[in-house]
Amino acid sequence: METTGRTDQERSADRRRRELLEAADRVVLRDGPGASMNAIAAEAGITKPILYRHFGDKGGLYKALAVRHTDALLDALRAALDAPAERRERVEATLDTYLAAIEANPQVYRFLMHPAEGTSGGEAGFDVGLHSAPLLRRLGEELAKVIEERVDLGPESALLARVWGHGIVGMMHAAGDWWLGERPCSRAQLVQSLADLLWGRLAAAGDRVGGPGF
Amino acid sequence: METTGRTDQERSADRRRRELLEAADRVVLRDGPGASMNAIAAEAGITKPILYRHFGDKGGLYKALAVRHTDALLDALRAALDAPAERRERVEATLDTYLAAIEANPQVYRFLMHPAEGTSGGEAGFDVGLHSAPLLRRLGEELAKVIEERVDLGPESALLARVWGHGIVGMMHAAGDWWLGERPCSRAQLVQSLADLLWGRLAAAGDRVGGPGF
DNA sequence: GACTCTCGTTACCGCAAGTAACAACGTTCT
DNA sequence: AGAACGTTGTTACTTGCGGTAACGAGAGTC
Repeated sequence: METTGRTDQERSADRRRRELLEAADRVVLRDGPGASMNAIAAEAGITKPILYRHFGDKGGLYKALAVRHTDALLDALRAALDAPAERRERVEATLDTYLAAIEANPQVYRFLMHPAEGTSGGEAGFDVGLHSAPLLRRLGEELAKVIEERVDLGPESALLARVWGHGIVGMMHAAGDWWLGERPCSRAQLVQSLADLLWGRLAAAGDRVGGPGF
Repeated sequence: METTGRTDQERSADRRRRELLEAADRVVLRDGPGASMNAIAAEAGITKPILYRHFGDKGGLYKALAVRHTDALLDALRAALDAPAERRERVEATLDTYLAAIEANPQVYRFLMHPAEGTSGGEAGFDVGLHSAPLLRRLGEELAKVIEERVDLGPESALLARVWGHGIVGMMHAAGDWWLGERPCSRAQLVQSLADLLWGRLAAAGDRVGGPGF
């Protein structure tokens, strides 16, 4: 079996691809997601058409970058999720892992979540991509106000209300987005499920047979 | 006092602005957020520079559009939030209002939340803006798997686990995003607050004095 | 009648995505 | 050896969009 022939090419192609991705990573993390293909090519020491041969179009390149980082984050989260501990501990470990990741590398996070913002320079380049944030932020703050006004949360109520406000809005948003795409159930059912979650059913539910549950 | 002089102009300018916004709305909802300024101008029956005189740049126009829709949605939500009822009922009403809104007008929703996707045509135009969704979706599905494996949720567990998976991920995401921007507390504190929320503290907390709480 | 101010136009610049056509080099087949 | 070929790279181009400058035409004002 001719192991070398095609394999060599594939290996070299893969290596090249990895090199290009790393260069792209550097540029994107430095210049923000608005980085031009020319800039990325220059950083990699080559010219545009090669990038296009490897990744098809700019979307392909960005997708490849996103997959890389997403995979890395997912691995870390799976580890936290699979650690041997009680449910609450796991939940906290997972939350902490996620938050630590975005805290440790905000650049990567911003690229994955808020593309088209421009990392350096003023807020000059508006462009699309940051309209969602304002809406969710406004909703979160609004809800925080209502919570703090109406629910007795003891000390630190101001902070807690804001955390919850943004958290609940995020929950609603993500679940709604997923639901809108897949339509896995009726609206009423979704509302019930989410309200149940908020009502502590996660804390109250028993473990499945065979070890500590999530 | 010369009431008419300047007021007339302002009124006509405002009316023009509203007309332009409505035209832009039509185009954006039809062609997706990738709609060009030329197309919007054409729909409004005029040419580009006028748009620029009114909105500064494309970001300004989009911002104006976003604010319009955001305000409308916020009003509806405030109404649900302020209705006289018990806390759980309010929560459900608010969730339902939000979901009904995005269900009734997915185009608007997609514009606000997932700009740069292209509404019609295949998934050809990748462009930036939809990298976040894959990550959050993957996280949500992953979490759903773990939940269903490990937590006993009774009947409909598959559906419930997915709703919760996406919901919890969304909560984590939104809270993390807000926290990363404002740094209102330590990471540990945020983790605690979110875990508390998930652990049913919202259900358990007492009302504040003076009426039914959120 | 000249002045100016707003609304509108055409024609342009710059820049980035994406592509076509071509040049050099190692492989392989005859 | 030498010809055909695929890979790797280039330069130079097209297309399209955001944004702007410069100009034109009415309507009110001194």
